Amino acid sequence: MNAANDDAAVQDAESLGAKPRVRDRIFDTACELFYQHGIRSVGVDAIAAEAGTNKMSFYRSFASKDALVAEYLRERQREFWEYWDATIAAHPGDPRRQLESLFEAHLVTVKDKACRGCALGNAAAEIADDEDVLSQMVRHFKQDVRRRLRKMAHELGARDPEGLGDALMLLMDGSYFTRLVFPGNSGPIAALMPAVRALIASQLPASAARA
Amino acid sequence: MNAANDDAAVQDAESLGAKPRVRDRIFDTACELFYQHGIRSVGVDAIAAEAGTNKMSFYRSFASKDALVAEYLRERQREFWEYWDATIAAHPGDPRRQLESLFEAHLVTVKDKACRGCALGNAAAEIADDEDVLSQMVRHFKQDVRRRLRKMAHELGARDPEGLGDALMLLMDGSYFTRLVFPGNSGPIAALMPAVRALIASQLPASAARA
DNA sequence: CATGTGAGTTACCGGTCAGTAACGTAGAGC
DNA sequence: GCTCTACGTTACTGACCGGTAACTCACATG
Repeated sequence: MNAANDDAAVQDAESLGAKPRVRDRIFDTACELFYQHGIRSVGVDAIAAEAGTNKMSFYRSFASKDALVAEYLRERQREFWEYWDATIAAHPGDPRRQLESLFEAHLVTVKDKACRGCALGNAAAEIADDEDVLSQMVRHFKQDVRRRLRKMAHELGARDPEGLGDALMLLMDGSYFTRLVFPGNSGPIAALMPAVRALIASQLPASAARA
Repeated sequence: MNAANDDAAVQDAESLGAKPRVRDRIFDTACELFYQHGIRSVGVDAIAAEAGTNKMSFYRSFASKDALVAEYLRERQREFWEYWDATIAAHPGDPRRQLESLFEAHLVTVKDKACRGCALGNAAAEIADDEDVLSQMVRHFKQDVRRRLRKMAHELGARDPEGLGDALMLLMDGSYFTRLVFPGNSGPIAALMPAVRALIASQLPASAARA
């Protein structure tokens, strides 16, 4: 039937400007529900109902629930790198500022009332099958995060760039994880920025330690 | 050994103090399966079969799956504090050594091939309902961890004990979380101990910073 | 007007899962 | 021998969930 927009090429909708309204509604509400209640807890019936439609219209837009989940994770990933790149671009040539404002932006999102941790990481905790396609997607994402943090630590001139990048990643994922349990900004994330600064300072020559 | 039948409401099979072998087998295999594959992914049929029995014997020993899950989380909690207290007790009056060996022990468990992160935290990611009894159990557990880390940072004489305790908790939970995705010790947990030491050092007077 | 398309509606299939009923049986202690 | 307890076995219910079939309607475009 409509095999044209199954996986890769979704050109018809975008090039024509005539957007399928139902598909977008379904996708948006699915992202919301998946993030808020977890992937396995949300059935396609619930998604369709919340989007004001029904299951058949769902399956006209998505090949399967798994396909929707994959698209959900891809979207969250896209948003993540979008805000990451924007934050980095605001301080060109200043890796220290880049790192600090990156974590400041991260702190803002993680303090948000609606934040429920890292969508990708939570999915990995839910799936718990390393061979699964979704788990591999999460793994590649986290590997990218790690690579880029290490790269920034290198540009910063850290004594041990890999170590600093990894340590910063521990802080980032730790703030995501604790956020699942501690409401709002009442949890250990209050200590995020001082810890980031202390770790950075400990990796720079004493002359450059305080900025 | 398992003297604690007092807490849960397991009235069906009257707890006369005799030790039912089947119950222990079921509980052990359930702990294993829950931790390895997640709580929601493991059905009571699978637990019973893996334990070499069947569903009816399961329900003679446990009131419900939720009751079993609660007991599973309680057990993991107990083990956690057991190894925590043992590690602390090995260095009485030396909070710095206590903290370092605590994190070294944590690193050993988290590097293990069979480690799949924090059982309690993973459960929170799976449940995703803050009002749930199990979520509250996890929250209380994490609050205890936070409290004790802060207390140790206080005993250490840190300039900002709350901040140091929280930062250490971010590292700990970050190592749990990244461990879900990076196999073995190939992930950012490699940077755990240097980060712990750097954070501690940054909170002590310069004279005591290097030990 | 004819036709194609996106979308709503109802009903259904097959599978899984938590939980229960009823019955059977081996052994231990009296 | 008798009974009590622990455990095994089969079969079942009810709910939920992913996915499909078949039909209908609104509407836009030619």
